[in-house]
Amino acid sequence: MAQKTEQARTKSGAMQSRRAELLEISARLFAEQGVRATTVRHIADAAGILSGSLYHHFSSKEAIVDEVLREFLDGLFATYKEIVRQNAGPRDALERLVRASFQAIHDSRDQVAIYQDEIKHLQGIPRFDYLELRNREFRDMWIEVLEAGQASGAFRADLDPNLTYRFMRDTVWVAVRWYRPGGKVSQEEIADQYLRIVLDGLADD
Amino acid sequence: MAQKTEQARTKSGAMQSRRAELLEISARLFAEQGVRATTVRHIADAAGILSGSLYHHFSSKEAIVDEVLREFLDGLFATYKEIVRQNAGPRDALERLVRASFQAIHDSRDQVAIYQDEIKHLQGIPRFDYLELRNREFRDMWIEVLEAGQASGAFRADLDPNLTYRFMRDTVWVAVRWYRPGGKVSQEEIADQYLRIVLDGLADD
Amino acid sequence: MAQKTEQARTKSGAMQSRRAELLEISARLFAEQGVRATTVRHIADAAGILSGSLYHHFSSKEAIVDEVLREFLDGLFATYKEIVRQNAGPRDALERLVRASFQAIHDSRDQVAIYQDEIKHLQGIPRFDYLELRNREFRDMWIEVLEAGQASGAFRADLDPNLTYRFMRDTVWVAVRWYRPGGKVSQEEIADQYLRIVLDGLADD
Amino acid sequence: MAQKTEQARTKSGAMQSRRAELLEISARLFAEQGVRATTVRHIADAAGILSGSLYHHFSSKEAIVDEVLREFLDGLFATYKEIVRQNAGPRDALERLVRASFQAIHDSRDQVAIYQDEIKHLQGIPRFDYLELRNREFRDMWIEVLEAGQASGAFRADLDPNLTYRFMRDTVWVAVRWYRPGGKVSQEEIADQYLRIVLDGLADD
DNA sequence: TATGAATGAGAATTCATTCAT
DNA sequence: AATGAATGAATTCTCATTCAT
Repeated sequence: MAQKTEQARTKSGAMQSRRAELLEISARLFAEQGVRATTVRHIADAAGILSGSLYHHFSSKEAIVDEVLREFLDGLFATYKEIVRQNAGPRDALERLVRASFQAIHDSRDQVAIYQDEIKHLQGIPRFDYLELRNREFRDMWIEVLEAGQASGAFRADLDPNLTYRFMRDTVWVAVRWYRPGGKVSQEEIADQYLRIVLDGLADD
Repeated sequence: MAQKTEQARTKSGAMQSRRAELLEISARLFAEQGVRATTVRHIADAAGILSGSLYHHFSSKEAIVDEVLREFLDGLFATYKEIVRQNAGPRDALERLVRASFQAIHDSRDQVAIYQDEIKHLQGIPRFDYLELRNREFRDMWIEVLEAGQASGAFRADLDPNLTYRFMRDTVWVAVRWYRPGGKVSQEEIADQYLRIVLDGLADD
Repeated sequence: MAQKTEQARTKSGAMQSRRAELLEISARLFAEQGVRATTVRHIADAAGILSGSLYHHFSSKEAIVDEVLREFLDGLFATYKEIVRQNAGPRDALERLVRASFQAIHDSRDQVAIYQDEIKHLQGIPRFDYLELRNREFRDMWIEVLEAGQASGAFRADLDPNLTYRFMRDTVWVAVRWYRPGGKVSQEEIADQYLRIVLDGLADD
Repeated sequence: MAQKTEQARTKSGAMQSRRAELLEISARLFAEQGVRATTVRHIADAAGILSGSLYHHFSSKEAIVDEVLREFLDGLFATYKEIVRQNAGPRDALERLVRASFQAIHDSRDQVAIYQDEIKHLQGIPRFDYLELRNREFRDMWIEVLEAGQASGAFRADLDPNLTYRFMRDTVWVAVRWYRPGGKVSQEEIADQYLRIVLDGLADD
């Protein structure tokens, strides 16, 4: 969006914005129909060009997926890293990680959906090795927070941190399947309720 | 099951078992690689026949997916229905629904994985209308239990039942992505921890 | 039809009637959908058996077509031959050829339709060489009658017999496309009208 | 035709001519071997490209058949319409309809043959509904002429117009089966003889 | 940057036919 | 005579990619 203000200033600027536009279109289609089911012709049609012309911007369909995911994960990593760096205490940190994740679902629905739907099938392709790398980094940050919380007494000690991490991660990301921006429930409210359940439980005690 | 006794291994028994075998193979490949990425040749190769021969048993690839999912969902529906019918009180019912779901993940990993991965892309295909039907039935059962629990004071009243239902459903089913039968943590232990978090919360209070 | 009276007398009698039944079913399907579009499974389904079982009766699909056509053409040849043999004068002979043809359309609609639709694509297959043979025999008989009529002054002499033959032949046989037995117009009435048009034009008056 | 002038052989002209070329090749093969028996590979081979490349130009084999027939029928309709519009009297009109039809056989042999051979099997496919529509329009024009002729005394009144129409239509079109352009008998001579037979029979004399 | 024509590998599906039982 | 499972070749169609213009 931001780059559209300076859109046609220079040749490279124009190209940049065209790239960004094509990535956005691709991401939307990938999220809606799945990467495999989205043909380069779908993308080209949506962009108003012929499929062959896409190859002036990207070297392959895979490269488009790559760029979409890489950009998204780099941004998310920076966000998470900043939260952990601030070191605000385990409970606060956990809350912020959750809220940041729901924010990402809100801001980058397509990218989150693609990540969720495709990671299983992208694992093992060398080009996408960074997915597992990022995965590990994310996991380490969550577990760091969870273990710090168990050590400090903020979180119950009878839970396996690894299992709890998976629970948290899945709980949050899977919401992309039904969350609709602009719907009845805002992403902040969803985050609130999720945190209430996760931190305090369903049981009325 | 019944037809697997010696006496029943007659003509129709043999046919049944061949179909069942092919469905099992298909389910495994669909779960591993995705429906789209699994070609009928993959399935046929894994079954030791030629791809054309599959069409002696099933009318199309879609029909195989259909049969795999339909069988699974019918079984799950019966299980859920029985739990709700027993009317053991909201908290017990919720616990049993969760445990039954983890049991399904254990018993029918492939089917659950297929369901999770493909439902988004199967929605809207008339042949798979029953997916949404079952979805609604499942939701109604969960929400019935959750609302009964809020009414009886077993569950906190400050949570939106719909949101809570989604939370429960998603967190349970998404576990199929990483659960491995025969791994370090049994499905019963996972269910235990999940229930502890969900019912009592992460916070140490 | 006739053989159905003695249908199950002997084993070979039963087989004969089964063959006849299968030929009848095949002819109907071939006529309705075309030979190519009719699969052996269609035939088998219509006969209430499995497609493989057809091969106990016929060595191939082609053999079925062959038998259907050969039987029909042999019968028609005998009919034509008898008309020409009676030597009742050119105009009478022509009339009888036309009437016999409409009778054949009435009695053997399926066979006539198959012949009309498929002859073009069967020409050149050695097994069906007899089609061209019969064709030539039919043509020779018609032309014999036509030329006799021109010689005797019964028919106008300013028309090319070959062209006239084709005109007559086409005129008659193509009616199979729309003639429905039991419909408003009987095959005798159609023959009458056709003859009136054709003869009063052909006749030297 | 127009675009074949030098100036018009630009982009769209080239594309037009490529499409037209492929349609011509397809029509020839369809007419020779039947639509069903003509594979897209046959067409592609004859065009010197790979079969998949055909789909750059047409969305399916059916679409090719469609385009071939639609173009032909639209042209024929315009020709017939013009003849009827000129209102030259029934006998003249009939003569012109016959001559126009033989001209169509001469100019568009392949298309007429395809129409004759395939209409039976295309009826009922929604995409080809226009075939029946055109059929009705053609019939109405012929019958209009025939009835006007009976009313004016130009044609005998003792013949059923409907039956007579079928007679005319069938005898004319079926000639495509044996007419060879450049053969011994020109299409004008054939039309002459056909008209002599038909009219001197129809004429009220 | 874009077009338009083509490639080539592979997808699902069809179908006549075979054969052990 | 019939079944049921399979074959194997062919068919229509898809789609990422290339490349001359």
